[in-house]
Amino acid sequence: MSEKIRGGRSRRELKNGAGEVLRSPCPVACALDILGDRWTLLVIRDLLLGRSRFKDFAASPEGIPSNILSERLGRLLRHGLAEQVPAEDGTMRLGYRLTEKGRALGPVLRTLRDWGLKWEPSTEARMK
Amino acid sequence: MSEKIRGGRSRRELKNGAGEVLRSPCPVACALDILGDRWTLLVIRDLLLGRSRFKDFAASPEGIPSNILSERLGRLLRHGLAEQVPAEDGTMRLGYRLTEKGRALGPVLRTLRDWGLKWEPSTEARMK
DNA sequence: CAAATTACTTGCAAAAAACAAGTAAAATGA
DNA sequence: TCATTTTACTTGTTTTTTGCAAGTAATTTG
Repeated sequence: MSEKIRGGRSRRELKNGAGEVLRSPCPVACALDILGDRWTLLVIRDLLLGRSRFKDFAASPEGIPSNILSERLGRLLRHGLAEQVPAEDGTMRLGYRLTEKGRALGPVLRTLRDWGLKWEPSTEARMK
Repeated sequence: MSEKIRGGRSRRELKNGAGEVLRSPCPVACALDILGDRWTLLVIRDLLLGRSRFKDFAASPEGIPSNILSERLGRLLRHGLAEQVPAEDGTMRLGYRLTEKGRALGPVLRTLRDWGLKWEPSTEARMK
């Protein structure tokens, strides 16, 4: 249950909300264990824009591969950033929706967007 | 110089500041092309905390592998987020320092940190 | 000047991502 | 109603990235 680290001290092995081992107690490192890849924050961007269906995410201009999208949606569910809900169009299909924890990433997405707009040429925003 | 996309329309192939092809004109996608992995933002965190030497980044508790650190520092230089400067301790060694473009990621790191602190248990901040 | 430190590079195995194709359930249309 | 299409994935394969272990050359320290 405890692990030796350099010097002979021991520490409790830290876990995140999904029970995975953390690299460190740093909140940035912990956030990146969930969000740190080229696709996850784009799916969250789409969810913040009101998109909710697999096909909607797949239709975004970046062209996420379907197996990656599938894996990322599962990860968002596991970590409690999103949940599944019946689609609003009266069909039997399911959609995805951000939880409060997921919606709380709004400020992160907005600061990232603002940075991109200011510092990378030829980008343009569609998010408020 | 132009590329066919679905429907026969063509578009200019977009590039970022380092001349790499963009997945889309979205500023978030463009930012993630540079920052979207498990390590880059941790190096920027360390730079924002005032660390400047290879060994300082390598000593962070997350334990970044040295070849990954090397590659990421090169990427930060290529994209103009960091620059090399003589170390302040009078030795012949070089250190790294954020440029204005790199320092402009401060708000992104702070919102990420705040999200981690609020939503992931057992994390604690060392960044102001 | 010998030993240690620093800042990397190289080689390799494992994991993840990309690409292509397939599938089963649900929806649509004739 | 029943064949066709769409949706939401899964499976298999190739390519790329990651992580670890070691090595190395240029400093720096004792």
